[in-house]
Amino acid sequence: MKSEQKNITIQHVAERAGVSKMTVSRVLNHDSKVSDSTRAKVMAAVQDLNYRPNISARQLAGSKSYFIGLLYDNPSQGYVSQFLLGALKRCRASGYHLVVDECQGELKDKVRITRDFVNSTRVDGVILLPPLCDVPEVLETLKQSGTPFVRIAPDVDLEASPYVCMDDYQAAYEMTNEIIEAGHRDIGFIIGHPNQGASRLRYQGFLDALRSNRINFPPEYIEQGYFTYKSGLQAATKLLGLANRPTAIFASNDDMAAAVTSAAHIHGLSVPDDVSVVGFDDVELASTLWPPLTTIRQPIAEMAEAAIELIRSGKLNDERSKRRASNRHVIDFELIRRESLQLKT
Amino acid sequence: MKSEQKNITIQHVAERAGVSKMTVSRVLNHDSKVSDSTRAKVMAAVQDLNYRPNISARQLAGSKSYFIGLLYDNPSQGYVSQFLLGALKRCRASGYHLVVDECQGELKDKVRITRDFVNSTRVDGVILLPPLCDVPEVLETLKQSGTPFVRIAPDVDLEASPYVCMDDYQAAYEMTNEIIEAGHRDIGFIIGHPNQGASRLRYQGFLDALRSNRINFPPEYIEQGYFTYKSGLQAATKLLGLANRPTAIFASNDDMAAAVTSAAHIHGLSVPDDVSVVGFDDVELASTLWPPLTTIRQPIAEMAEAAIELIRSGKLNDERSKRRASNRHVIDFELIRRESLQLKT
DNA sequence: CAGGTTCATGTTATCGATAACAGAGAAAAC
DNA sequence: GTTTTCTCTGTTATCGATAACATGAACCTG
Repeated sequence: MKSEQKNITIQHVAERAGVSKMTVSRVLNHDSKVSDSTRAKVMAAVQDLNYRPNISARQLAGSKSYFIGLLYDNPSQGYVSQFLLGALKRCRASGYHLVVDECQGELKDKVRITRDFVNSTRVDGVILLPPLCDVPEVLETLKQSGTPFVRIAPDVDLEASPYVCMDDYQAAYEMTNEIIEAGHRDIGFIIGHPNQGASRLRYQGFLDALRSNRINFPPEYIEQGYFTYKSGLQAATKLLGLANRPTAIFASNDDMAAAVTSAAHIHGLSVPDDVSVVGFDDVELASTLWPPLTTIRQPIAEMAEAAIELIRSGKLNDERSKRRASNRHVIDFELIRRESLQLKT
Repeated sequence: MKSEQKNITIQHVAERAGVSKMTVSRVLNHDSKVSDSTRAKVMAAVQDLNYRPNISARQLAGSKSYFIGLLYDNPSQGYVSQFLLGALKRCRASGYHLVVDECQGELKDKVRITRDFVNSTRVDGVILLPPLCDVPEVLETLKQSGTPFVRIAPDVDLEASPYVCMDDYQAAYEMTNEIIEAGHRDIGFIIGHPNQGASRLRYQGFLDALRSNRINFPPEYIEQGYFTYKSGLQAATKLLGLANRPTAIFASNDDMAAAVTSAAHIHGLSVPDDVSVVGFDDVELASTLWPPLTTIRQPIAEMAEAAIELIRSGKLNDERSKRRASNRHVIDFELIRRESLQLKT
């Protein structure tokens, strides 16, 4: 019904190469020792027939499914896209495919969706994006199912599974140094959402950079935000309304930094001439706005690649290497220099 | 290795219900006539054992794979996320799963990735997002493979497959009317990328709305853009620099509308007090910026649902219903009223 | 009431791969 | 020179479901 040409199976390849199906299977799996000459014959036959193994048959017969699951609830829109970019690149290179699902809703919905997902797809492993990766019940469900999983930038319960992340503390530290090196001494800071660990780390990095440069600052230079544009607008309005207003403002994410830029316009201030602004994350908005934001690029695609590689390598199944290796895999960030931060004249 | 508990198969369900495997299979597939009493027994057994059919076995034995493919090259970041939202919702409701891949690169890479994708995943159908859905070679590859496919907002070769879209012309027409009803008579327009059909349709909708309201306008009110922020900035600078500058500007997408807002600030003009701005698409940016943009919401999630439904229903396989039904499925847009458009005083 | 229909269910073969074991031949060991 | 070992390849059973066909009971129908 579905396909015009008959599917080419491992049997056809075997006949053409003049060997048994099993030998073909071995070649395809880079498996044990096959002589170079037969390997060449088989590869030639595979090429000639343009053979692709049937994933379902593989999955049914073997232990691997060649599918990796990606689960998320509600990260920002760009996050998923960028993650897919890196993940798919690595999947394609290794014959895997990505099955995606989304766990919105109540806690019990998340658990149910997660359980049904692993039960019905039988993926080799699951990747959890934030903030889903911090829901203990979901982690527990996955553990019970026996499916290995990797978390991206988790916040809590770091022992629960391997995870991939970036160093928020160090990034904030370096960004603060960058601002200081541009000549600024009066630097405002907008903290992120108090429930997210990244907020603490970024704040701490900022504080420590100031301290190590022996810069003191009045308490009114610190404002609490919630990672939203709106909260950034309120915080920025306070900061820019100060008699001794800061000459640079470091917002804990780009949305709030964009809000700072808008607030500056409303106050009749120019960015970056009157006030410098920097953000964090390097979302699409950061390079779209004028002036484009100096910010920290989160290596989302690279984290994705690392996560795929962890699952693919099978290290998560193996108790021995599980204990040997560290759970933590840190990927380098990048400080992106754009026009929103300027040398203080 | 992977799973602690032995997998429960259709055999276990059959034994527990005291029937044959085949009967269980029939119940699961809402298939032919099974007596209500046995159906109840089977369903009870399924519940008790928390049984989920093994997708690979189903796929291998049967004609359906319960996987649907999603292919794209480079739509905007938000597009993919929003599409996934709708698609996954519908998939979950019907026991399907979504396998995602991305076709970046040269033409021959796109073709190769597409071919490998359908060969190795054996999905029941493929959804193509723009602009990938307008690559004739990819369409040809899919046709040859015999895999049914649906396109989202295609631009060319509309006979090639069923597709889901919105009415760009009508949306632009209504938006223009909205501007006129707000009292504006001097309306600037920024055209989108000349290679994309949506640009023509939106432009034509704008023109026809003006004509039907008997409004004339000087040629310098029309500027060519390319759907990018940068091109919007240039176009807006020209429009706002005119001696008889328009009191409202309709940009063919939100990125360019955002640029118009920035350009207005640079010219010392306030939005919407001095100049109204409207966009198209309702991307994330549109509600993040200040003032938030009046725009047209593209029903991306709804188009996704419709596309899944087309594949799931199997209408694409069946030659008879293929000929009977129209290829075109239009989903309603929505005009989103926000602060960037104001009554002309 | 014999013979055909229909309905509900069971039986057997099959999808396309891998696992586990078996075996043949060459190289190494005694 | 025989046994052992190792390398390579083939055979058979199996994964968990559905397709296609077979069967037996109930139900008409003339």
